[in-house]
Amino acid sequence: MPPARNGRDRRPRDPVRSRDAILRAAQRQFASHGYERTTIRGVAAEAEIDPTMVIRYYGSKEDLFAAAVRVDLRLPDFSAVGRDDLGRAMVAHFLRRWEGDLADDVLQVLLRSAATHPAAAIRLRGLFAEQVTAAMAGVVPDHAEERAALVASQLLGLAFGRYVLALPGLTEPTEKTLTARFAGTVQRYLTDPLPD
Amino acid sequence: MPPARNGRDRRPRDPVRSRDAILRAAQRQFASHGYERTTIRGVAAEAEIDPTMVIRYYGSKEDLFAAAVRVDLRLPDFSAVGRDDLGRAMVAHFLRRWEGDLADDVLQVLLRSAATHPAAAIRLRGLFAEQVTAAMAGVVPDHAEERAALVASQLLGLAFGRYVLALPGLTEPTEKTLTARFAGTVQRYLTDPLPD
DNA sequence: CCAGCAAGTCAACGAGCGTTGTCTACAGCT
DNA sequence: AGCTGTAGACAACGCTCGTTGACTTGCTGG
Repeated sequence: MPPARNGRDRRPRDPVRSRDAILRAAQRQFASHGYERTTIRGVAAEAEIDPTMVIRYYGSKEDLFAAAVRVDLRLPDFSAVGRDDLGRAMVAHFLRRWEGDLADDVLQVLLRSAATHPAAAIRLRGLFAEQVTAAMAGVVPDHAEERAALVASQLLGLAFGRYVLALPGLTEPTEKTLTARFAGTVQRYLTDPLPD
Repeated sequence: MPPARNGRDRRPRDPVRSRDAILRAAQRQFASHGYERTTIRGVAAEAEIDPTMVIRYYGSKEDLFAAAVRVDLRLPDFSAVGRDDLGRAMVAHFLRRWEGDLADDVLQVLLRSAATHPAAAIRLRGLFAEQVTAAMAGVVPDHAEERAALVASQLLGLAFGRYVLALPGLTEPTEKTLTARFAGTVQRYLTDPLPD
């Protein structure tokens, strides 16, 4: 709790703290409620600031969303990984990024709102095109783009089932078990011949 | 179209038609906009009816949503399928149900709104528990529930990537190609030993 | 033929939303 | 000290939403 304010005096000036608090609150709320159910007023309340300041700093709700949704998957350089360990390495990184030491709210923001907010869907598509496909271009034998789509579909489904829907069969297993179960699939998508 | 007008440009009374038109319009709008961005007024406009009639017939927006989201996956009896063809059969049914002759808007409604609307998420969880897991109970060697979760994660990801996000790598392939690419994964989730 | 009830219409409510304009008070500068 | 730009506060606008209640219209059973 910040020092209590009585009626007449104001919060000490700290624009940096304010700007940061707004963004963090926005990420939390967008992550748990999605775009539409998140309100400027709600974000402002969580950041303990006046709603008008949110607009002042970020222009509009749409702009705030855009700022809250700047995602870096922080994909490592997979070219250092042995070809047979790619699947395991990718699943392990996925879990680190979602619930391990690289976790933050931003992935949830994007996944949750992509279902209903067109701008979020566009950004999520761009993220796959620029980060996922790019990360695979160097380490995969051929058809990198098609393989990236297959991997994306499996990990997207895992994320949606575990972190959004909370399907019991996907929330109960430990990270270790999940890695073991999905590494094989991802590995095959990456290095097996592609049927058509 | 109703059978030619009886008087002026006045719509003849037809409560059955109205009730049905409302539900169909609601499913279309929930499917493409999600719960929050769908408005009673918008549904009423598409159904060419007064907004108050929507409430009259369905009670509230929440109740209308509940009515619009009654999903039957129409899963066939997989016990007739040879054990080695289960994966292919399930992917094929999945595609028929999403974009083939068994398609409708309701799956999109549920998937799109589950990300932000708690009631939709609950219903979607129930659907997996009651229909998917149940359908597998008889035809799969062991650990039916865990296997069902693995299959669900892959197909959920495919649905989200192809029908919601429209990732190019998942929208471009034909149904035939998709079946070939995912059947193997599903098959392994169903019948291979489960690593842990 | 008419009473009664259901179908459909209309206007409006109260609440919540994003956003704007205006004012106050403080920090940094000269 | 005085000036100036800006962080912050407050009230309110304009809009859209779900929903309500009172009204009109037309079908149907007796």
